[in-house]
Amino acid sequence: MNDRPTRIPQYQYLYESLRQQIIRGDFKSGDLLPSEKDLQNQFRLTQPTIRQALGLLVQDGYIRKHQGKGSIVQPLPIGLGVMSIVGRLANTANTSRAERMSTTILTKPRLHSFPEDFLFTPTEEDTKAGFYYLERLRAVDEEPVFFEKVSLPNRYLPGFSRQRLENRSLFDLLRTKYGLLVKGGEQKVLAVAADGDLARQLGVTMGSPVLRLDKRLDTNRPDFSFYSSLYAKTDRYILHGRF
Amino acid sequence: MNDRPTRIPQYQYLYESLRQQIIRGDFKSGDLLPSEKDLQNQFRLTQPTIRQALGLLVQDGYIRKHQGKGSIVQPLPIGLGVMSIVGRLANTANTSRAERMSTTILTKPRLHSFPEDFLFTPTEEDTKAGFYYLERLRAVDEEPVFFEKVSLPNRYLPGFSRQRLENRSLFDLLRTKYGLLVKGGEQKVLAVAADGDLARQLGVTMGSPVLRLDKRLDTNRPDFSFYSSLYAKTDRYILHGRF
DNA sequence: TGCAACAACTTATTATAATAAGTTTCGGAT
DNA sequence: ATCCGAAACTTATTATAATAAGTTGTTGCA
Repeated sequence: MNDRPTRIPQYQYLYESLRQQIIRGDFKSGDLLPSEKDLQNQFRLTQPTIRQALGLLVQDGYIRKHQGKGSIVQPLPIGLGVMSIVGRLANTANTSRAERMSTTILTKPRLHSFPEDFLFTPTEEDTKAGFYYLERLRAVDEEPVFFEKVSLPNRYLPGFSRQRLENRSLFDLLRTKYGLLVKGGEQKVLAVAADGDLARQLGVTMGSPVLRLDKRLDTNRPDFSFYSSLYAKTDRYILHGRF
Repeated sequence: MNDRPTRIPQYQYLYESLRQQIIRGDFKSGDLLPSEKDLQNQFRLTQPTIRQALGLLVQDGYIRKHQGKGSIVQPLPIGLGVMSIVGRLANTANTSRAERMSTTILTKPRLHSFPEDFLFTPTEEDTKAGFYYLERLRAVDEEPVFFEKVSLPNRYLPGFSRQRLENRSLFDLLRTKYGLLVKGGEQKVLAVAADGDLARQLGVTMGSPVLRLDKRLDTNRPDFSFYSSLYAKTDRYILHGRF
């Protein structure tokens, strides 16, 4: 019996709530989350609902569950998302926070047709409406690591080109401003040789191997998906994910 | 009230059952799976149990669910697993079956210490027990695509070195012979330049970009994880996954 | 002191039920 | 013939309940 709009499911609300508490540091790495029974009492929800939210946290790598023991908070990787960066060598000393990562917008969001070399094909409706296109360069400790091209369909996004994206997760913006939650998607991974432009952006020599990760990201709105093409320099930082 | 051992959960049994029917072709791409209500009656299970099994099928990319419509069977990618190969260009005409893919064992399973250049670190217990180590080369249409190194802890695997792995999924062997189900894991992805040995195995020139995917695969037995290091030539086939 | 059994916790699995919401179909009114 | 709307389907979400099984800590006995 909350006065929140009933449109967002309880388990998503709980997921976000716990997720924020982990990110803010209320729960630190190694902590035990409140038991499912405690969460039931605290949020007035039942066990399956609690479990669905905790299942999402497991899937995204925030916690790890152990039968008879509890839900253990995992260390936060640098950069939060489906795949994130992690230091290549030392698996230890990973307590570093996301503050070391900075984002630079190379091209402000502008309307554009769908890029030709993407590995996914958008729907006809999206193609007709056109896309917001932007390029971002992400760096860890001033060293460029990611070069990303993003295409978002020109629908449901009023005033998007006026949004500031510096040092802010695109996911968070879509969630907080437009109520769009990424619920899944499809990805294709390959290794390519850096061409001149890419080599300059990432600061590598031409022809050196670069990771390319293309994604289609599906949201809670069935007819809204957007696309990302990511180029990663993986000599010091590599892509990391759970499944 | 089945006479099956109650140790494997109903939702896993149902998942496997439906999965096999999809792989065998009983359900083809584009088909609608029986409705949740039909499955309830057929398997004498309740909706949440059905939904849990269908959720796994969605996660693994076998089906796609649409509210008010049903569960639609997706085209089978070549190679089944957490990440699979898919043709690089044509998204169409993907009705090809797994028969085009062949597997060659380069080194038979033998006991070995844990490889040094792996990106994961095994537990102390596993290190002491030693590992089965094997190398596989996977090809599509006679063209080598994957070169994979696998390390399995020398525990719970009696007679493993006598098993035949040609043209058979390692996952299937572990599941059917040893009751081990892969339930999740962790992966690290990077792009590397092919050295002499790798270039020869995959048939590429030295220094050309190759995808490297290291995985730790966790099973239903909490103390049993194994490790895979995969090198992929991604000029014609690329790695594909859902999330 | 050391250990085994037990109690009290935890998560895991499954069942049953009710309501909400999206999709398709079909019939009637225009 | 076309359009609109209700009915009949579908999946989505949440609630409640019971039992199983793993973990931890404690208690009491040897």
